Amino acid sequence: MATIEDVARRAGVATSTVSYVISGKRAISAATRARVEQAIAELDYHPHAGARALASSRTDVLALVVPLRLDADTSLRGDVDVNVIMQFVAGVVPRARSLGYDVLLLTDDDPTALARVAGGSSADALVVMDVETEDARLPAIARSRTPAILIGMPVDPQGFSCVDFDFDGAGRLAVRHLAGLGHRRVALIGPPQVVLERHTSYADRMLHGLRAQSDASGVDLVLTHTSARRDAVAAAVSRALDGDTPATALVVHNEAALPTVMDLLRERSLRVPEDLSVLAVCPPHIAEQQSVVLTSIDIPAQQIGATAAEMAVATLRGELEPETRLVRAALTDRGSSSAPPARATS
Amino acid sequence: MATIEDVARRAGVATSTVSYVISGKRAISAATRARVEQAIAELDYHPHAGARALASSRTDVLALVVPLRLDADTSLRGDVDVNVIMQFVAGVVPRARSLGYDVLLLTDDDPTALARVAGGSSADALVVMDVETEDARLPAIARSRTPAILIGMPVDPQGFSCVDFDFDGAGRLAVRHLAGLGHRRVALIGPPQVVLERHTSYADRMLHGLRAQSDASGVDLVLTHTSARRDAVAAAVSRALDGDTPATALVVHNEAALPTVMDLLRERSLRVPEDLSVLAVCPPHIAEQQSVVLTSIDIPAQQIGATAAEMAVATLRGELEPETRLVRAALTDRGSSSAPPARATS
DNA sequence: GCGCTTCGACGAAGCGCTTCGACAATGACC
DNA sequence: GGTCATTGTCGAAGCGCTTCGTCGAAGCGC
Repeated sequence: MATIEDVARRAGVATSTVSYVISGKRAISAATRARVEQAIAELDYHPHAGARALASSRTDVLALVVPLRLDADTSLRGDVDVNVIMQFVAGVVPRARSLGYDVLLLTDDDPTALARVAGGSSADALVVMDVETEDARLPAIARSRTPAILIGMPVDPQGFSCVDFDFDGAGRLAVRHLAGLGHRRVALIGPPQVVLERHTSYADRMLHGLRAQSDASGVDLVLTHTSARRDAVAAAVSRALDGDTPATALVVHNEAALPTVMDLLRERSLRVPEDLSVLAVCPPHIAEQQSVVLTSIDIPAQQIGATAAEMAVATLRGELEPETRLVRAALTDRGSSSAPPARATS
Repeated sequence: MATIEDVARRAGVATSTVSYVISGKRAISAATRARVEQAIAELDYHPHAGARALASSRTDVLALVVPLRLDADTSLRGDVDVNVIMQFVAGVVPRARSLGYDVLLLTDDDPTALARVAGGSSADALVVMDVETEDARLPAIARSRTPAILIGMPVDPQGFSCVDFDFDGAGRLAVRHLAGLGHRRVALIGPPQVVLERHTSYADRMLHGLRAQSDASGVDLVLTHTSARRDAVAAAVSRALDGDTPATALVVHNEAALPTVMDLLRERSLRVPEDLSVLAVCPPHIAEQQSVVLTSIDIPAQQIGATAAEMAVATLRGELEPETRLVRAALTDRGSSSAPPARATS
């Protein structure tokens, strides 16, 4: 591999000049710059990342910590959807690239990784996915003095910037949308209890939004939680629909259970949206793939990822004070919600 | 951050001694080792990755190139399932870690990435996903003289090792399984035409396996290909089931279309497996999430990933000559296949 | 034409680590 | 008791780059 010295020799300049041509940190005459650039091209020169990191104490690398804990049966953990993770990664990587950073992928099942990467200056900053309300990793990260962006909303962000989905806004939006169509009784088919326990924050915020808007709009709210198991889903659906005053709209915030919900509705001969409105909170491709294409509120994972990458770089550039950003909820109407059936409007 | 010199001073030894304690490349007395290790612990010392890379010309990093080309509408490309990519990543990362390597994540939508990483010695080896039959990236990789493991089977591997799923074996296994149950007419609901064009190799190999075993077992084969669009899926299903001699079993090698296939079967009031056997080629969680839990042949993406990581490291250690490994197909019986209905057995 | 600033390029000192050769100290052997 | 390996440690030379201080040359005003 060609070194900066080869380039300098070929261009007839000092190595420092080559360095300045590349970094643009000092003025270089047009003629010299041209010669150097030509030499770089001719030699197909690429600066040695390690040497650069050593000399400049910057790596131009972002470390991304994703939840990849594997279950015994080799399938991924159920409560964090892999699609969402991937969307998220797909948001971080290209944005980081466009800002001049590569991405080092770490999994949170490796407790040594953070220390190694932060302590060993393998990355300039961390982006940590899936940060829990009380996250055990934060103190160690804080100690490493490495800038970090957290995805999620810990109780104590310890001075880090955070990005997250505006679950509160999503809850409000869902109810506002349905109330606007005339619904007066809405049921939530929520995420399983495990998720609730690990992510108090996001489930809480969603509930808070749902409740607040329900109160404001005069809507009755039925709350259910379920795993993806058919019997559990059936029980939740039953709670929603089999009471004296059945819900006229379902808000499904549980991707895994979604196909089963749709299945059960068909078994009950309920047409969507004529007999029952359904609103999903999930990625768009999931909403589109159901037996009835669903109106949904997206979790804009990709945008959150991109935002996190941006914030990380801004922080490194000293352009950003720690702050928390919530990415807004947006509803895509795909026709699975409409006015409630006449007999239920009363 | 503490440096190796701080450690050396504290332990009362030379920096080289510290280095040898860490690398184990020379004999060190137990007493000295203990002192050094204590100093390392006390100072929470982590070697500087860049300095190490510079001095040793090794980074202990694997670069992983994943297909993340984004569609205009921000959803991921349809023909490579994100779940499979993620499974794959989930195979590579932990295995790489356990072998002492971190993973740098590159996307194949960034044409400069490979040159930058390979040329700039940011990684010791590449693992390239989704390599096509005629892959335009290979010459550049070969030129960079960076060891690489390819996922896929290019016509000309250019001296690189390859790993891939044994699609031929999967095809044979599918037909053998169904033929063993008594089926004499089997239909394939295959991947969309686009995929076929990009991945001649894998579709071909699957077809080859299906055909070979069909011939051997005396089974009639109906081949269809479809996108996930409902009308297209309906057409494919119709081709399979509406002829004079309808197929008694479906092999579905098209995850996106799977829910729709199941839906159509229900519309036709076909019970699975009593009236029709269904065998899916897809990740297990997909098979389990259908309206009828499906017998399936897994694409063991995670295992392929782990294998790729292993091969990469083995190659770096000089323990592996270029070779192609096929990861075997395995069938998980979940009860969606059985003997064909009596009237069709004749 | 003199001193002044400004511009562009240079040289050298590290950044923190690995690795090689050198070399005491120790023990084995005759 | 002298020779010869062996073992354990040290010192120093880089690895390829950035960056700071320096300095000649050119341009300016007077």
